[in-house]
Amino acid sequence: MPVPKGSTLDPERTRATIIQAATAVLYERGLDGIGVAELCARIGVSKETLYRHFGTKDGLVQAVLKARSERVTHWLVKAVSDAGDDPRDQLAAVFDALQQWYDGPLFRGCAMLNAAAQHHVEAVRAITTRHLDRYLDLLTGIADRAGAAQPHLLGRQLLMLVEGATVVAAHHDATGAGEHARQAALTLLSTAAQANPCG
Amino acid sequence: MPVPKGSTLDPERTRATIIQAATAVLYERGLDGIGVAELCARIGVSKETLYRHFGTKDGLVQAVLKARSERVTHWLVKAVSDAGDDPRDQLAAVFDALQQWYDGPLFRGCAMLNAAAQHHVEAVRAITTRHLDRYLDLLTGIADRAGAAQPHLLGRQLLMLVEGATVVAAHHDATGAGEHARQAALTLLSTAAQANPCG
DNA sequence: GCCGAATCGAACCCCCCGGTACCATCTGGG
DNA sequence: CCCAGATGGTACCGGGGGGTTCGATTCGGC
Repeated sequence: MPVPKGSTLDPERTRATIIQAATAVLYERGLDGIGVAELCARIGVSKETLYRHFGTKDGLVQAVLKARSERVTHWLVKAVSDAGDDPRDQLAAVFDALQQWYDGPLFRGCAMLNAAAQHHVEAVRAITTRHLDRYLDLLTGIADRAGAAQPHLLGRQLLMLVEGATVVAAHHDATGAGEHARQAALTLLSTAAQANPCG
Repeated sequence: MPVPKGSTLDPERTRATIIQAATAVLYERGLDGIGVAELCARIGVSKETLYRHFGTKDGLVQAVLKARSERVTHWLVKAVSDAGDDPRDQLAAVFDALQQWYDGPLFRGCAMLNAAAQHHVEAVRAITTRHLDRYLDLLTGIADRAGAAQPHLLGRQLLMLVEGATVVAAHHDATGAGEHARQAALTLLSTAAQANPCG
């Protein structure tokens, strides 16, 4: 029975639904860990619909990754802005948010990094790079407001802590990874702020 | 022409050759980015030989990853032991070695992480976890010798910096990633040593 | 009410995947 | 010198991959 009787015929909503459902499945199984047929069955959509919206499996993957990158970034930005005006509190909020993520049952590492790790398509790697750019902007902003001597340097070091904590949590042990990284980040922040002659 | 005329019939050497050649190809192309047929052609070995030695593509992958993990670990351990007795010099040596790696034309991130990112086989993920364990041992040892108040905590934070630097170098910008991480690591080391009442 | 757009379901396409089987050929130890 | 074992080469297999097509059906705007 094509087009279920009670369904709403709305391409944009369909597209959004596909992205949302595909995000979860592709994250859990891996980009190459599930075929388009099974993917469609899980999502509850026909292959023709999927290909009409995204053209290619790779097109779907890119749409999924872009959406996820934006969602995650906004989530972190909100955590920062909810933490008040103190840059130290803002930085701590980042790692607290990350720890929440690590502790979830569905945590499987950073989806963008996972994708870039094995999916050798330039467009996918570009999405990952842009994702890291966004993180870097956020962290550099905190470093700047904290009066760090070299905010760009500190921002980069904080980015390494964020990504390192995520990697360790995903592939080694998630217990306290966020807290431990947070402590290290605050130490770096203090040191960089103290060293600033203009602070 | 089976068995080329001048060849040496030595199973162990054949196995080692396959692992060595496959390591490079699988790292460059990704585990799922190349089929067994093309892989064999690149390595210069027949499928039957490969399957006799490793049973499965996955068996080959695991053998490759184990060998690589051990090689890389020994390489880092040597860099540390070549750096003298000062823990600070030893820690700096780790990140200098990493920067050398990042600057190479073949750098594509940590092979073990790449594998675990999308290859959802328990055995592969176990190899990655063990790999991180080895790194952690190395770094915790340095933290301990440096008189850190909590060497296990500092070791873990250093591990995050190592992995974070590798991720950033692979997917964002390799320029100076090792140096920046090294500076952060030395800051953490100093702070942890100063904080130790028994230091 | 009608017609185009959206969707489903299923069949179909070609290709390549991992893995097996067979045989000719060469090596190496006895 | 001879035989077991290692290897190359090739053909083959079943399965599943991504992607296309088509007809039936329903929705939505006009």
